[in-house]
Amino acid sequence: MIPKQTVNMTDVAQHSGVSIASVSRALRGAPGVSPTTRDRILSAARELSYVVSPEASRLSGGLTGRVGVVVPRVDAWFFSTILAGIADEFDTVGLDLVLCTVPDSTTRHRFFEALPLRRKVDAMVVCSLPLTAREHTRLEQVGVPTVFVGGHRPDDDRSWVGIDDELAARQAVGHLVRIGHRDIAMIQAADDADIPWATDQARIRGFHRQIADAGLADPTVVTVKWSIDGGSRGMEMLLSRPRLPTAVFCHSDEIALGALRTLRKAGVSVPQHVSVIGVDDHPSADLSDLTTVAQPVREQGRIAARDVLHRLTGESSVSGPSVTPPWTTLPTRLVIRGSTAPPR
Amino acid sequence: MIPKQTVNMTDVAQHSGVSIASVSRALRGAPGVSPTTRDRILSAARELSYVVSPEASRLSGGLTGRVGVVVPRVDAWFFSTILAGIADEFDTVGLDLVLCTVPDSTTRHRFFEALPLRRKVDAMVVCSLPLTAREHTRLEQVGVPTVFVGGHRPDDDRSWVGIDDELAARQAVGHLVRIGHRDIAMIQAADDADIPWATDQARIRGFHRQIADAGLADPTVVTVKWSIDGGSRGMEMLLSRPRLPTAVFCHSDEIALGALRTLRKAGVSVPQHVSVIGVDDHPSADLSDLTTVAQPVREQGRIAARDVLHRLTGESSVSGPSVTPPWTTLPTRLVIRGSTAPPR
DNA sequence: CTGAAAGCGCTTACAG
DNA sequence: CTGAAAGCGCTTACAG
Repeated sequence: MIPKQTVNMTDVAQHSGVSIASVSRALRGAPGVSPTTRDRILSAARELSYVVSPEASRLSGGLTGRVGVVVPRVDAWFFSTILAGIADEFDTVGLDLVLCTVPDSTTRHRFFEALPLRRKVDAMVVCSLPLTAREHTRLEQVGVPTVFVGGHRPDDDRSWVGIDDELAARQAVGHLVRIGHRDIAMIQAADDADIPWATDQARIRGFHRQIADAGLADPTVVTVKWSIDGGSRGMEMLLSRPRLPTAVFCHSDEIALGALRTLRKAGVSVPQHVSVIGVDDHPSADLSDLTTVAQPVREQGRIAARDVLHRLTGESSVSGPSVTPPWTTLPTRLVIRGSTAPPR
Repeated sequence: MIPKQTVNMTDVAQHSGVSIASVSRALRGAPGVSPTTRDRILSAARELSYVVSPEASRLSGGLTGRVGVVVPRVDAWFFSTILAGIADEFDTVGLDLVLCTVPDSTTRHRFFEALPLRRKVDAMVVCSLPLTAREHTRLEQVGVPTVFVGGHRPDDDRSWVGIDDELAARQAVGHLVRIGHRDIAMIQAADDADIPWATDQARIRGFHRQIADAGLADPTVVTVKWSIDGGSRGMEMLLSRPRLPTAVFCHSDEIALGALRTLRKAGVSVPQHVSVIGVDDHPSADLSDLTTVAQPVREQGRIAARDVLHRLTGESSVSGPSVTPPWTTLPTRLVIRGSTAPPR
């Protein structure tokens, strides 16, 4: 019942009395095999539990059946959820997901210079990373279709899926303004290495624009490192100032959760003394009763994966840019919970 | 400066004026190459940004440089943190991580019957999954070393790293007993398909044993699905009973967080009316001021990865079982926060 | 230490 | 429709 360790195409060919060329054609559904022969081959393959060797297939011009996914890190809700979305789609078609994490600038540099994915994957998905021109060039040298998720949207016809981060920030700040706040601060988050991530820039831009649109001036902004602890620190900075703003817009929910922790420890009640709002709709936002602007994360992963499949199996690329840019911008949505209320 | 699309071993050989055999040896660090020649080859390879074709390497008997990691899902803190730990180690040695998610029994069945990792990886890491004898057999047929993380510890000489889940439960319940609780309930979590996961069984066993050791009898246990919502539901079930216990031991922090949410909505104060304790030290536990028993998760991933490296590069397997079983049991640690207090 | 050659398991023109 | 054969890019005995 259990097949021997190594069944190859030759075995299948012998069992069905044809050449391996025909087996190869039949198994891939290629034309040039009579229905009878095809059936015979297919059942022989099934009987032997035959699995094509991806190595050999790839080596002779076929595909690897693997897609590289590049993320800054896995142990963060956003990225693991994107990954889950990608995995959802890949599982159904049998594509293998090769995970690449590039947590810091050293790793990132090494990654782009060594191009470890080269010849190893049929396509790539790159999440959120801010890329230099050089890095983009290197990426192109991998020579496979690439889909981007979040972060900076390419200007050319490369695929991208994400949200409008500036709009998300505006939605959050707009809500604070609408319920009466006039003194709104922001806790902004930044990369350790001061690399300008598109998301960060868009969110603070949205903050300033919405503040300006509301006729407010000179808002306080404190900048901290990404992470819950960064958020805590940010709120400590705000608390150390002469006057606490009536509302705080946080770069993201993780920042906001850290901010809430500091407030709880300091005995400042939310939303009575200060309103707090984030962005993302992290699972903990619900637990902490945090008002936020939700973005569909898993769906971004799914769409990116489908885009990859499309590029892999879809129509061959015609020269010239496509009629519509291959960008998908998913909607964000204000989720009002208990951490925001009109100022007293 | 920028290398052409396809640099192969022949190119490197030409650039360094040797045969591809020597290149192959030099690049793999195999013996039989003079230091001078090796250096020349290495710098030529670097200059050309050469990357070995894993396909060709594997096809001719070498390794793929890939390790399969099997997890139930990625979008859960525990598994994404394990993954991060594995990635930490793999990154430093250039191993590729092929991610396989088997969220439900259908996927799991398909995974073990199709053995999609076969001929694709040099080793495997399997996280937490409860495996049937059949599944273990199938896993062996992949024919590569396999390391297990969490869940059931194999009885033979296969590698395993994890914690003592029964002890963790005992630590949690022991704390409740120590501060004076006599009426302790448990919210237990279970698989959708009622598959007995080793972790779940060990935790409830630890609960019952610790309760018995304390001379208490007949504790209330409610069983819910894994997830924060399951935890909420579990606490609703406890609240609907005639009398609320003075303390609740939750299968894990996610269950506990859901339970806390229900209590907050119901207006039951913690720890004044009821104490709550979990297991894991999920990042949100700190945010929610939840007492818990911490386990080192990322470290489990790191150890599993190092174990894989060891099996891949280390001493060849001598016949017969090794002297000490290749098991690593990491310590767990009680973390007291604000969700537990003596009963009133 | 070094190289020529066989072979890994496929795919794909190229002939029949 | 079918098969013989070349070739993908490596590794590994086997000779020098």
